[in-house]
This record gives sequence, C-alpha cells and structure tokens, in this order.
Amino acid sequence: MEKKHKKIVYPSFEQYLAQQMKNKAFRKAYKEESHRLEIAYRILQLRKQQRLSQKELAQKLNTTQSVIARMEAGQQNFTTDTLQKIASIFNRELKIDFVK
Amino acid sequence: MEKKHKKIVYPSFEQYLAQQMKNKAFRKAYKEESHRLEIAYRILQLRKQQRLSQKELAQKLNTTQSVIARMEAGQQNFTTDTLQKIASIFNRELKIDFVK
DNA sequence: CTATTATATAGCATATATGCGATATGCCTG
DNA sequence: CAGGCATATCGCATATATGCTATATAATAG
Repeated sequence: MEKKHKKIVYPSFEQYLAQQMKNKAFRKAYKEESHRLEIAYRILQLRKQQRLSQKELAQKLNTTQSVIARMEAGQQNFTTDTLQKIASIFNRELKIDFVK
Repeated sequence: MEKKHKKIVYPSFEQYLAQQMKNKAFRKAYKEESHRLEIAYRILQLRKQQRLSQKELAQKLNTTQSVIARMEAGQQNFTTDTLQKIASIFNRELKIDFVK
C-alpha cells in the first residue's frame, strides 16, 4: 500500500533551471534557445514602461493584439525587420552583434 | 551645341551618402534599412577572419553556398534563429538589444 | 453578481525566410 | 587557351513568420 497524502514538492522554475544548468549539453541548448525569451521579455518590459496594453502596442505596429501576445510568450522567431519596427516604436535603436 | 567630353564626376558612395544624410527623412529611412547591410558585412567579416569560403561556411551551417551569398549581399531579413546559428558557428554570442 | 478590460490561444491565410540546384561570371594558374 | 575555384544570381520548393478572427481565460470595476 502506498503512503497517502505524500506531498510531492516541485522545485521553483529557478531551482529547476539552476539544476539543469549543471549539465553542459543543457547549458548549450538553453543558450541557443533563450534569445527568444530574452527578446520577449525585453518587449514586455518596454511596453509596460510605456503603460501600453497589447492592443495599443499592436495598433502602433499595425497589427493585432494576438500577435503581440505571441511575441511576448516567447513563441516568436523574430525577423530583424520586425525587431527594427519595434525599436522604432519605442524610439530605440536596434543593436545586433556577435560578441566574444 | 553642347560641350563635348564634359566629364561628369560622380561622387563616391561615401560622399553621396553624406549628402543624403543631411535630409532627415532619408536618415530615418536609411537607419531602418541599414541593419541588413550591417549584419551582412559583419558575417562577411567573420567569415574572412576564419579564412572560410562561402561554400565552407555553408557546410558548417548545413546549407548551400548560394544561401551565404544571399546573406552577404544584404538581401536577407534574418530570423533570430538563423543569427543564433551563425553566432554559434563563430563561437560568438548573439546580442540583440533596443538601446536609447 | 455583471460588465469591462487585458491577455492567451487556436485555426487559418498569406507573405517571406530558408534551402536547393543550375548556371553565369570573374579570377587565377598551368 | 583550358580547367578549377570563389562568388553571384536565378527559379523554384518548402518551412515558417506574420496577420487576422474568434474565442477562452483572468483580473478588475461597478
């Protein structure tokens, strides 16, 4: 018979990530995927700073709310043209570089 | 009668560009298009540093020479996944940001 | 509670990035 | 000259980014 009510404790995302990061292959894979999340978060951050809703930002970009939601969900493999448009909306300069 | 052999002096690209840059609308348009050329040049630069032919770089990227040629011609609106692959080939880190 | 607003997600249409092969061109070198 | 190598360009196939509508879900105001 199994023990009842055994509480399974799930680690937080941060703990989980820290654990996975000990694995070299995971670090590499994460690094090569994480740029999507980083850009997603950066856009969210800029939008929030401007106190814009997704719908309002969408209008400035001549698109729709669902497109912004997809971007911010980290589900978007952006093109540089799109990133440039976003930069322009926020009066920022798009910087892309390959650094050591 | 027109004067014969009047030499028409064309400005260099740099001179032409400097002149156009005095126009505000042109500056804006150029800024929003130039990122393609900048990335194109950056890839060419990295490839040359590694003494690779387009064909060799293509092999590392699991693609073909014509794809690399298109990239370096500034005709490519890259996706970040592609930029990440390129960064990885050159042992670089892809940095994308919106700066003031 | 209801109404409103914000965000997430699904499904689909269309534009375009990516990939490939063929071929042209230019530049060497023998 | 011919032959080989590097690059550019074309046309086309396929994968995917972008854009849209509808709808679900969540949070908040009233």
